[in-house]
Amino acid sequence: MPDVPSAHPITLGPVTNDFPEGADSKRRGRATLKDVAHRAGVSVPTVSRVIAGNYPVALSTKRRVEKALRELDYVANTHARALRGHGAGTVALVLQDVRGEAFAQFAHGIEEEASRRGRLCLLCVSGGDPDRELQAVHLMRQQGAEAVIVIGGVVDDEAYRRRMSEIARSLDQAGSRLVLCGRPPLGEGVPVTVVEYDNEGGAYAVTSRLLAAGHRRILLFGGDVAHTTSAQRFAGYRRALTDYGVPYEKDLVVKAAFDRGDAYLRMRERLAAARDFTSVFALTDVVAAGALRALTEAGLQVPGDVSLVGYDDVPPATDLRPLLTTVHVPYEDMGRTAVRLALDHRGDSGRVAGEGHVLLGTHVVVRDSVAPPPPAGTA
Amino acid sequence: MPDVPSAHPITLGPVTNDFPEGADSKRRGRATLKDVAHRAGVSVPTVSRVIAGNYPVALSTKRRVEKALRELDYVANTHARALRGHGAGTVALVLQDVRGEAFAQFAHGIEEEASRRGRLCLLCVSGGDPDRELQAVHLMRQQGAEAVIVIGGVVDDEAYRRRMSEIARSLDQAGSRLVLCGRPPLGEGVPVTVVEYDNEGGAYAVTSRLLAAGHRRILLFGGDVAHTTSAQRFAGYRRALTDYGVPYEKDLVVKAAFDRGDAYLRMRERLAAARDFTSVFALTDVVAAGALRALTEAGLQVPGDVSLVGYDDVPPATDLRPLLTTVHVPYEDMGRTAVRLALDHRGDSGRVAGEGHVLLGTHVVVRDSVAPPPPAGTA
DNA sequence: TATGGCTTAGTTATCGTTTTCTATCGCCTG
DNA sequence: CAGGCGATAGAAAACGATAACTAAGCCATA
Repeated sequence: MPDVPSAHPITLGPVTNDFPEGADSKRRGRATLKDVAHRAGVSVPTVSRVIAGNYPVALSTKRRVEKALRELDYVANTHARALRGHGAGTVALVLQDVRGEAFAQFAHGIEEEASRRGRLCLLCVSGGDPDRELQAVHLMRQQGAEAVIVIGGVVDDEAYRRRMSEIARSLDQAGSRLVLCGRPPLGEGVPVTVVEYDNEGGAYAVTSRLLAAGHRRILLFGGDVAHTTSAQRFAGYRRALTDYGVPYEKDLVVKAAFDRGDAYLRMRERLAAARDFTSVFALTDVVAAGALRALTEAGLQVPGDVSLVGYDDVPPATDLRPLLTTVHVPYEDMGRTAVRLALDHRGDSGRVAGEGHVLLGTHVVVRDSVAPPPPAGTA
Repeated sequence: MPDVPSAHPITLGPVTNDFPEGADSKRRGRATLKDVAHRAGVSVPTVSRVIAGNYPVALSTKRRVEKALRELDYVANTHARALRGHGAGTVALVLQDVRGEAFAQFAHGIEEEASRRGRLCLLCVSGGDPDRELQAVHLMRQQGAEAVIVIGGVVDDEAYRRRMSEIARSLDQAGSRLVLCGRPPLGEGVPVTVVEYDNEGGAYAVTSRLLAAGHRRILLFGGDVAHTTSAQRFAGYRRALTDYGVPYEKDLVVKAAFDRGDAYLRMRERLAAARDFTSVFALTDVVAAGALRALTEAGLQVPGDVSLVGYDDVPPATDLRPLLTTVHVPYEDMGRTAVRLALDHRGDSGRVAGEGHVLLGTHVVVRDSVAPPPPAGTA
């Protein structure tokens, strides 16, 4: 019987055995290839082949299988698939906090590029804790992620480098790839892809802009130099100072967490202590928002009395009045680039650090928060 | 030889065969249990038992295995594990856009609760496209996610309900759970968990506040009533109007996308057409930000000339001047709740819609953007 | 009419892990 | 001293899917 149209699910003589696991409408768990094969009266690989479409199957058989597939609402099991060959097709993503605008942009870029390439995204939040970050990467490794992308700065000590390098090698050996995004490389010979932005350059550029406007006392506000992101911005600030022949003053550096609340508080404290600056370089836009509030509440005009610049160029920066002059960072681009590099180069383990090292440009976005310092010295 | 301390990786007579796949330092791919077992001179299950720790293993054996584990940098294969029993321990997350503050808060709550329970998060972005959303859910189903959480409103038509209901049933049958977050249920008998917030109530409350301040011409600004989130807020607005005996006017409803740019443009258009309102109910804080900019640029004082309220109470709302009166929505809580409900109730398929339906409260956050309408009628 | 090739399907092995199920040893108890 | 039990370890099966073989028809060609 080569081509029975099968009005009923085909029934082959006494071999029928149509209810091996009961009326299968009440099956617990999802239908497997076996269930489908059984219902269609074919073998398991045949069903697999109908699905994959990479092998000739008679039209009548194909139709029968497709019917069974539909009736049983078959859904493939990714794990079994991943086990048998090609990885799981996932890209992992480790960041501090999804709620940060910059991180969200990163994540968006990554997700976009990943899904464009048919990959799924695994998300892990570290809360900025290095241990949790390492743990997260370990989890991702278990998942067989094709790439593990770690986003954002870090407190860069010896222990971190050692452990992350180990992980990089382990990932590399497993055919996966560690990508550091917005974070410096780990050193020679460590198999890592690095996607950075010109952080120091951006900081240099905004600081220069303040200096060019005539400011000499620029408060560096926010962050903590132990953190790579802050450190690089700090470096740009210092270099600009040097180039303008302005001496660096330790008292003009004020720490603050990267959130509105803490920034507001710290700026208020600083203002209470001394008003000995004519401008503020806030290390992020969010910090700038908090600072702006404190400045305004203290009766200072921005930019009339005090100029203010930020960093990141996140959308809410356009809510501030005056509109904030800031540094644009191509976060989404970086995310996309990270995925692209990781997926394209994956596997050719001949690579070492340096080959997969990209540096994206930043630029100052000039808006309304910078003016020349007030004539006398409002301090 | 019961207890050899094994200075060297144990060597058993002629059976040694220590290099079956070459000097294994150069193995491609990750080390498997087999590799470890081989190196430790034990069987595969023994290694598995050492790792799981759920079966007695002689101390000397255990030590030997642990050494091999370390030396080979063994990492378990989640897929194999997931295949052989318990699921993969993942929770899936489908949302429109990570960059939205509200979504990000959702995601944060979900990630937090999920990782607290030892689950990993799968992230999918739909871009607000129903087809991509369905497709995403399908992918998650393949992954065997323990819960699939879909976040945010939707254009609620017949096709959507039918297809989502199917998916809900399919997920349920597979021992998983569909959770609708910030989105209405699908109807009787559909196995879905729903976590909503009192959207209509919040809208009623803010609108009432404007009415109580004396406003009679309130512009409902942003969104599109086809979308459930907008529709509910619109309903609250109308109910408040009714309760205050204020007639509803179609001309006071203006559509706008949920982003600053479009909101700014639409408000500018509306102001150019007619200034026939004394207050604005922006459907989200971001829309309020765009509206505020247009209002200010048009020379209107907020709240002196026009009062403004928002919805969502996201952090950047505190950047606006005046500080925005808005409605607080417990997004993070909702995320946590979604995970909790899905994971706790999972499996007892006796449930139907209704049991897993939670409604979280909202409340107005009073700040500085509402005042009585100007005496004459600045319109 | 034999031979070979094409088409189609089924068999078998495999991925890495966990879970039975067996088997061996030593020792205790009656 | 035999029966049995606790401790330990290996062997075998299973999870679901796929790829590599193998086999059975059938047609065409020599």
